[in-house]
Amino acid sequence: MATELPKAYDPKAAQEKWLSFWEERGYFHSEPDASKKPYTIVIPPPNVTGALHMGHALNNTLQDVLIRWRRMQGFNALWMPGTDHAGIATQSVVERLVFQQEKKTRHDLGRDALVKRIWEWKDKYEARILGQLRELGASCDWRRTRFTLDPVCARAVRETFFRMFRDGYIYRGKRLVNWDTHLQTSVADDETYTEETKSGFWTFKYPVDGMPDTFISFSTTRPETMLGDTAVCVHPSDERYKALVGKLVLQPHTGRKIPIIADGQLADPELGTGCVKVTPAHDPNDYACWQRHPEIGIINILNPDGTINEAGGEYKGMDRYKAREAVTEKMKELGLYVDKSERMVPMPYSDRSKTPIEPYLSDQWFVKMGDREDSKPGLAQMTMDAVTSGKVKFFPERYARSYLDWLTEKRDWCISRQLWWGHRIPVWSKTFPSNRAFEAALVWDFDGAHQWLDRERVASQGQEGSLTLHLCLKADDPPTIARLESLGFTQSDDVLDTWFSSALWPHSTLGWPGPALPEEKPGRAPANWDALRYYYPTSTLVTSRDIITLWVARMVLTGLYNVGDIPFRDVYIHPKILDGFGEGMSKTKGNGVDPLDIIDLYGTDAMRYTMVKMATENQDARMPVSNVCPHCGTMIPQKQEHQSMRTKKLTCPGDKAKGITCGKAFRPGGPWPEPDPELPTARQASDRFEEGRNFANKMWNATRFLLMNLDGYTPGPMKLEELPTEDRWLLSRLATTTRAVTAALEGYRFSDVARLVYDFVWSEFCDWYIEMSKGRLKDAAARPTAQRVLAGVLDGILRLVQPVMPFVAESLWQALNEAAPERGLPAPSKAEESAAIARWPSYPEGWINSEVEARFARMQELVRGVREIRNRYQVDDKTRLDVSVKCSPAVAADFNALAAFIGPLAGIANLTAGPNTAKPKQAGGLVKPEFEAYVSLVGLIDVSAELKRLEKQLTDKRKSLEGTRAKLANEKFVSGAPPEVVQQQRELASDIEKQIAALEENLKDLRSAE
RNA sequence: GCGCGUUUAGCUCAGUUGGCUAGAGUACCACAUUGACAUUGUGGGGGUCACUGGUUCAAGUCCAGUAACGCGCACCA
Repeated sequence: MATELPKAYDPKAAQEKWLSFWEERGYFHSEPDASKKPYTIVIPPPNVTGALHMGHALNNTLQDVLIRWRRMQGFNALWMPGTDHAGIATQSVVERLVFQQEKKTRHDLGRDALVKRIWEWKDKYEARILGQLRELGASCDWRRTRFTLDPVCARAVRETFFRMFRDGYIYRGKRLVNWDTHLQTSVADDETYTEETKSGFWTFKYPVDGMPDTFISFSTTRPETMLGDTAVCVHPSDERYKALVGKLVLQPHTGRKIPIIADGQLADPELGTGCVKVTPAHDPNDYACWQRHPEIGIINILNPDGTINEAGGEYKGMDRYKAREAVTEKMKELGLYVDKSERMVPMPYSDRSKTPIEPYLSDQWFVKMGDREDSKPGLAQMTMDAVTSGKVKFFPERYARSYLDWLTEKRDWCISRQLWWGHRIPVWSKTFPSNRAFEAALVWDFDGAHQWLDRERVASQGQEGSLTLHLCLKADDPPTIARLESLGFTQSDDVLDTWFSSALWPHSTLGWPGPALPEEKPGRAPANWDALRYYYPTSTLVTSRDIITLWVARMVLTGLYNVGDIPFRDVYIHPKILDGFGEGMSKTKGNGVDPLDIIDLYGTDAMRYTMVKMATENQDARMPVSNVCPHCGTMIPQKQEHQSMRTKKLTCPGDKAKGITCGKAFRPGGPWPEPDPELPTARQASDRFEEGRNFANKMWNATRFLLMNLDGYTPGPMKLEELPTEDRWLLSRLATTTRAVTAALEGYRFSDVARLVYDFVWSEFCDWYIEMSKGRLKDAAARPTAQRVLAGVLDGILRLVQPVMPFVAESLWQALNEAAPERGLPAPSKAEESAAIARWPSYPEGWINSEVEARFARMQELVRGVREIRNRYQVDDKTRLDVSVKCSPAVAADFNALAAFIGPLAGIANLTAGPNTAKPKQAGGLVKPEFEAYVSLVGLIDVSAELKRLEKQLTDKRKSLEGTRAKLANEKFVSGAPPEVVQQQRELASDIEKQIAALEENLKDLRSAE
């Protein structure tokens, strides 16, 4: 007896076993090799603090499918793994933790201590997320693992910043930023969310200067910003205010006199009073207005912590919300208060701290995106050209549009962040009180190869005329830094936007700017020119659509700018996974699903299969979830109120169908902060994964069947034309499937890959071929060929399946290697030692044989027809039926050749086929378009019930014939439609005619039997 | 408001350049059960292809419009 497999596939055992097997053999490590073509993917680096979520599972499964497939195709496949330091996300997590544990803020700890704490945190969580990726089966080259703060990356960041600074792309500017007063940092637009919040809506009036009893009124939701008003604004065409434009009004809190201006973009005469106050430093629209009317001035009234600064006069030091009340109170005292109402206003919040955002004017560093006066390229334009020229292709194509639309705006990129965790901005600055002092400083002798000077006028309030010298150092050179510091220069406290280092990811991780090597950890593969030259540009980027602008566009930008070439040729954008209610999964919503729960319950292969199946062209994938009762295992569908931890406790209703009455309580699955010792938490499941689990088991058992029937197996070559019909059919189907799968992978049609493989394995190989082989395996003459075909086709299946479900594929590959190490089609050869490195299959085009497929389909129709009758008349399996088929001699020959196999499949005792075959007396009918088959059912059926059924069928068929004939009688149709379509209709009509005739005969027979 | 998507069986989704009786998985119903597999097998029921109009011999598919949902971008004093 050959190798025995257990009855069911055990995913856990397989996962553990093959992960270490693959790694020990180093299959996933890649080195530059001029004799092979590279295929490279860089991972979208997950956040170090993150735990694996469904989005990662999808994203990384798809990358792994591509990498494993290309590796099998003989490419030198490199999948570069790594993690992102994710500035604000990570820092705020650690800050929060430190505060919880020690009640210390980051300012209590100090910069160095906090950064050290974050590094410790990072080491731990980086290991966790990378470990989880490994468990997914991700075939990354782990020896090349990078982190965006690694020396390799830091060097690239420094070099890029230096070059951009030198080339005049980086500049210092004032911008209104989203200010998080809690974290005291600016936040990107996409790091904020807007929530409808109940707010006061005040109306006040300002007295017009020099016009007693004349007032101009306006409304606001933020009265404290009146302290920073520098104008009031009306619409130029607004008749009510025309006379007032150009006059001054009194800002009562500060005593300043501010102008009434006309601006058609800011003021809307239809809204409110038609007049708005203008606070350029604290409102984005007002800021834009100030840019159009710079003469009105701009006054910042806030400190970084959200209190009022010295510009607020007597309100200085007050929290902004306290100031809101005080300012309002003052207006009441002065009789300038009109009224107040409540309304819901959209209020921006910081995603990290969950506190309201303040628009805040601050000094920031920017990358200039627009076109330039000199000969240097405009960065946005250059980045767009890469896509419009077709050098970078999007899959699906439509996403190129989001990319281009966003870049068209050419908005400058704010790259500074007021954080401590990240790449510190390599700029040292000093402010000089006068121009002369500044000029004097410029004559200092610095080595131009390592630094670059930039100068810029700073026009902050009260310091007009002062000048700041900014100096960028290409590398940290201690003597130079010491000298700068002794001269009073200080390094910027800010760090760079996380996306600045992620933008360099494809080339920094491969060794740009080479060739100098920073220190490497032992066991790490080097990043240098060799790697860069060989692997760059990478092949495919796999990511989600929400970072097309933030990340994809910027990688293209820096790739072109630094390396002079695009970072990747293809960008594949995958769908999003939504919850059962069509909403995106997020931590805040509490509707996420832990992939580890899924892996635990269904196995990694099952999860991967489902991820691949969900990756369709144009639709996000919904994933309804159930809670698995921790007591009895019953699945309870999750409702919306179970999410967001709104439901703290659920009672298991049990499962009536299975007779389980549980009634015990548990906590629904979700991102609970703490385990609850009293109440066990449910794991989450989704029946969408069952298909994958069942599929893995199906292949397991198909292999098991083969191994049980492999006694006496000998490898040997096969001649296609000598093989019986069912073999040729199977090989035709295998060749077709293999081609289709390869084409689907080439076009990033992942869902098709899963479907094609599934259908071939289950519906063709298992349902038909294996069933038919059972007879042949008992026949000494036919057995060797059947064994070879079974082994050869299974071999091909495992290769096709490997990229998607590597664990089960490897398990079965190894089992097959023991039993039949030499196998394959058309001629056997020694199989590779692992499915992970097996050659991707490709079969001769000549195997695809539509004639054989058609003949086989006819046979399947006969079998299905007989089964249908058997089911309808409740004929048990033990009763053998006699079937006679009236057909052409060729078809008859086919049926007779296959009779030995058809018999067992349909429970047929005698199958007779031929042109002159006599119809059995009193037969139940079965009609097929190309042949007439009669099943003898004498004594087996309820004749009167059957009569009724047939009569109804006859009526339906007559109607359908009428319709078809009408169509054929239509002159327009006959002349307008392609001939083959008309022919099809004719055939359909004659088929129906035949069917009607057969039905009539059946009825006659049955009536006589009655 | 602008742009992009989606709407097909109870649920989750396929459906190529218009062309045979619109498919799959799951759920449901019936039957089967020592033979690879109950994570199974066989068969069945279930669809006004969101709606309206148009083009065409022919529309789930193309065009126009409507509605609902989702996403992105702008805007909301």
